[in-house]
Amino acid sequence: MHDYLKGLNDRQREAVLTTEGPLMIVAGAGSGKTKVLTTRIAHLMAQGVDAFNILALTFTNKAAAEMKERIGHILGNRESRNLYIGTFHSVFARIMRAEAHRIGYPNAFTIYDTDDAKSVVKAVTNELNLDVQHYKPNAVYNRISSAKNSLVGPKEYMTDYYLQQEDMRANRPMIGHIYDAYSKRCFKNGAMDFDDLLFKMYELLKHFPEVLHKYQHKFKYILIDEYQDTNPAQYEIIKLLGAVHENVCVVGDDAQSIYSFRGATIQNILQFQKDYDEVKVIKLEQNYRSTQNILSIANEIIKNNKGQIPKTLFTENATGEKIKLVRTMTDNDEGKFVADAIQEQKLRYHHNNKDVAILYRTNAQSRSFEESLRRMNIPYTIYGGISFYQRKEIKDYIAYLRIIVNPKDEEALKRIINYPVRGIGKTSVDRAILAANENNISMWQVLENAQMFGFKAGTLTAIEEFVLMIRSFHSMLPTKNAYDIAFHVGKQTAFVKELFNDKSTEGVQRYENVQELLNSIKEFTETPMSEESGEVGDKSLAGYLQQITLLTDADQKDPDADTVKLMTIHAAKGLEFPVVFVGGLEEGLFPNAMSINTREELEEERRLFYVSVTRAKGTLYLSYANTRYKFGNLQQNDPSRFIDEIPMEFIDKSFAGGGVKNHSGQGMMGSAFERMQRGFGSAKTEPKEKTFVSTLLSGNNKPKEVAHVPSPNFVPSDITKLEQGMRVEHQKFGFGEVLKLEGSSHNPVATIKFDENGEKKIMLNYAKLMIVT
DNA sequence: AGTATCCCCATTTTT
DNA sequence: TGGGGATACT
Repeated sequence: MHDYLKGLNDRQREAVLTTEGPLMIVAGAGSGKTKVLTTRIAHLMAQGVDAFNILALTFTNKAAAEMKERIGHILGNRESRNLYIGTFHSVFARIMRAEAHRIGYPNAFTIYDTDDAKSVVKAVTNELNLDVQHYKPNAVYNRISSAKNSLVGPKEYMTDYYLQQEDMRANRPMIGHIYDAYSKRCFKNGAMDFDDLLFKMYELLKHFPEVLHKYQHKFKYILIDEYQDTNPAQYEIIKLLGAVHENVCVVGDDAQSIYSFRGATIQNILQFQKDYDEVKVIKLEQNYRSTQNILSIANEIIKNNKGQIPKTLFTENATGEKIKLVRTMTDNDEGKFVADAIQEQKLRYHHNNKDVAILYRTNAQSRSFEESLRRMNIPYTIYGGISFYQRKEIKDYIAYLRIIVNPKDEEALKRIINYPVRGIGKTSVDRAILAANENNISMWQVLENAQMFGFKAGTLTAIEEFVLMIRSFHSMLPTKNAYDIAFHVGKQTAFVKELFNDKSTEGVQRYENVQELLNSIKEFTETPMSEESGEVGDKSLAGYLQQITLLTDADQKDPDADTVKLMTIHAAKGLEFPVVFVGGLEEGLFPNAMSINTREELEEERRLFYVSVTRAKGTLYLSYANTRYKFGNLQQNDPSRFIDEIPMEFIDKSFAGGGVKNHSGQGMMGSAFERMQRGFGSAKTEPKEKTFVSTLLSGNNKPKEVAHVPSPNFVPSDITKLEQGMRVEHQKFGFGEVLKLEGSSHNPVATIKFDENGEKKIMLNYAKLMIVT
């Protein structure tokens, strides 16, 4: 027997050894799913299957990287880097880079992130003369996104009775038209959004038999992780790819399906068994992660859902401690309590920061936890903030790189055409866009032929200079790698210099971010990559751009750093921690008020609760607050109904607040409850502190403007006569002295020190000043 | 062209 | 409450 099979239980081993034919592994939480997947791939390779013939699809880059690493470890060689392991999106993007021309896209197509996509939605909504207040880009985009995830194109959308009815009822009958215009615009821009990477992949396989044939035969073995979270588009693609060999192995857990709002459907599990003959189903029911108590609670919770795949998770682990249920007066108290408890876990049980996770339903809840952790000097990392690549300065820089690779990328072009200021203002940009739409050419083509479109002479010169600059960058593409080009762009354009000259704290930070970006590009070009299909590691700028859009902020954080991890429950899926806090177990928050209207929604919330509980290995705290600030006003919340689904016997009653099961909110001032109140701060002390902080931050430290009544004889002077050192009167700011004169002749700016209002920069074209002396 | 200000609006989000 | 976007003002 191979060494790698030794650490497996019977079921796991069976899953690994079943290499041929369709296989569905129902893997309960903590049942060693990743171990089975990685061992199975390693086994395939040990049996002589070529790594080039194996495709493994995951949902996160992290999961993909981990799998790759573990397989390499099992095999002890470098073969694993020839595997096609990655997220659905990154693998399809890679294939698209070779095939996109077939569906009319440039092979160096741009990938639009959600911000880009929404911006395009907004632009086309405006162009259709629809009100963006009514057709909210966010909502419209989400609707388009679900359509694509169900493989519904614009034409089908507009003729689909049910969808049209829905839109009519919402009084948004034009969404189909926006969708159509959006798709056309993306195509014109040579850009695909995240959903297109699936949608277009499907179209490619569907309409180009030779392409389908090629990949069907390439991928003899296909493995899908987190199968319960796949959407119809992903399902159909897998079905097409796997149709020849039918060696499709899917791994999932219906109890952990928490992404239906993104189009995922558990139907795929049922459909899988219908679409393939003789699907072998293996259930992994032994949990290796959690204590018996935690597992029992999880089982009790999920019991309340109807229609689960029957399975009973069990463990040979110790019984473990009971869980701790804590009620606090306010959300801030909850934060304090958690920070205190973490301190206790560290001191008394010698846990490290990284052993602890704080999980919550919504990102907004992180604030109270952050504040208390900071106050106690407990280092933490928040997951789910904006990604490095979403920062303005980074997006600006990347927009330059994007326009070099794909000049049709209008979103990128709009971003940088006048940044830094080069005299191509809003009016000119609008004119260019209009001309592009009217002539059905790209905005870039308009700029290239600017003399034909009636720009003013000055603008024309500016545009010509800009076009020349981008062209000169573009000419570097065939010979230079990503770093060389990026570095050159940074040197040649003034905006990096501008950032460098900004010595404010944020300015310095922005400059450092740009440096970091360049470093990461350098790292990209210097790290050897997989040599898939004989391709040499792609160090081109296009290759770089393709991968960064698909990175998330979780990919940029070091999971091993010794910090407490704060994240939403969604983000915590697949992770485990010795100590887990789940906060905000309140009606309206968890289950969330937006998701209690149907049984399906409520059951998904419950699965979310199931996921949070099963993240814990040994210690689990659940907390909820009586009152919590929401959008600035205080809200009363009842304890979550999910708390009632936990049998009393698993709850630590000796613990503060633990015995509280009377959730009426009244008549429960038992001793434990009082002790808790005293220990973790009560509503009495909190508002005081809050007031203090808010006065410190708001208004008072801002210099107040002192009103000035202009002199009766106030007459604006000729600003060209202004000189340094003159005393002047300003209509609003009063009297002051001119410290400095700068700016160009057509836009002069004066720095004036006002007696009452401090230093201000005044644009002389607009402000009215009277020279006093 | 840049900024200040006002007003509006808020689940979850692997990519 | 607070962040973003449109608008108004300089």
